[in-house]
Amino acid sequence: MDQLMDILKRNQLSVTEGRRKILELFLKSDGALAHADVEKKIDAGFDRVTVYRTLQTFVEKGIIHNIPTTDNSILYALCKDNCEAGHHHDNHVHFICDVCDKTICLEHVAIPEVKLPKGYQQRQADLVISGVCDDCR
Amino acid sequence: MDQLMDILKRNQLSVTEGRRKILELFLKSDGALAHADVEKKIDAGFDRVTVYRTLQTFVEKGIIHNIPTTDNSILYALCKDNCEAGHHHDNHVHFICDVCDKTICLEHVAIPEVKLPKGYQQRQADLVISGVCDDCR
DNA sequence: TTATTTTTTGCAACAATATTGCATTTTCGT
DNA sequence: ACGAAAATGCAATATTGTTGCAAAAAATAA
Ligand SMILES: [Mn+2]
Ligand SMILES: [Mn+2]
Ligand SMILES: [Zn+2]
Ligand SMILES: [Zn+2]
Repeated sequence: MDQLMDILKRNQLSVTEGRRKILELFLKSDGALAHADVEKKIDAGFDRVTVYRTLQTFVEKGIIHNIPTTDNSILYALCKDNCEAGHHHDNHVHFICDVCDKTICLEHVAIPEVKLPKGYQQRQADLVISGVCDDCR
Repeated sequence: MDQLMDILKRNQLSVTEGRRKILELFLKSDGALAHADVEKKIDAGFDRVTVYRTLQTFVEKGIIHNIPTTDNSILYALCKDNCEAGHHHDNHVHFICDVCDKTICLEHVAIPEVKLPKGYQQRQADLVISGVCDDCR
C-alpha cells in the first residue's frame, strides 16, 4: 500500500481527495507550510474551510505539527517522529532562514534541557532559530 | 525624570498620551500582553490603529519584544535587556502557563547554545516553554 | 452490488484581526 | 507663539478564522 494511504488509514481517517492532496503536498515539500501556502500550492480548488479543517485534523492526529513564529502565521510540518493522536513529541529545533524564508525541521538537533526556576513545571518546549540556511550562504 | 519619559526620550519618540498610557501598561504588568489585551486594559479609548502603530514602533525601537506562540497571537513584553533600535538581544526563555495562561519572561534563564548542522548561521533564537507556572501548582 | 449510516465538504454568513490613505490634531524645536 | 514634523482618528479595505447546515462523498452493513 502506498505511503499516503497508509498514513491516513493508520490514523483512522477516511481518505478523501482533499486529505490526499494536502498530505501529498506535505510529503513532497521540504520546508514547513502556512495555511496560505497550502491553498496556493494546491491546484484543485478546495474551499478555505476544508483546508482549515484538514490541517486541524492532521494536527490532532499527530500527522503534522505546528511551529510558532513571531509574525502572525502558524506553520505546519510533517511529524517524522512517532507522534500519536493528541500527543506530539517532536523535540527538534526549527530553523527559519532570513533569506529564502524557508522554515526547516532540524530533525537531528534536539532541544536542550533548561533548568527552570523553582516551581515551574515543563510540558512542552519550542525552540525556533533564525538566521541563514545552508543553501543561502 | 520619571522612568516613562526617560524611555520615550531615550528612543527619540515624541511623547503622546497614547504612548505614555501603553508604555505605562507594560511597565506595571507582570506578564506579556497581546494586542487585544492592550486595547482592553487601557481605559482611554484609543483607536485600534493607534495601538497597532504604537506597538510596532515600540518593537522597532527595542522597547518591547515579541514572543512567538503556536496559536495565532503575537505577544509583547518589555525588553529588560539593553535592546537597541532595530536590534534586539533578549536572550531569555519565555514561559506560557497552561493554567492561568500568563506568559512570563524568565529573565534569568538564558537560552542554551545549540550546535547547528554545517552551514547554518544563527542570528536569533526563541525558546518558548509551556507548562504550569509557580503560582498555579 | 446496493442500501444505509457516518463523515466530509462547500456554501454562506459572520466575526476577528490587520493594513492603508488622508485630513485633522498634537507635539516639538525655534 | 509660530511653523514644521510627527502622530492620531476615521473610513474604507483586506486578510484571516469560525460556525451552522444542507448536499455530497466515503465507509459500513446487508
Ligand atoms: Mn518540525
Ligand atoms: Mn521576554
Ligand atoms: Zn535559506
Ligand atoms: Zn499559571
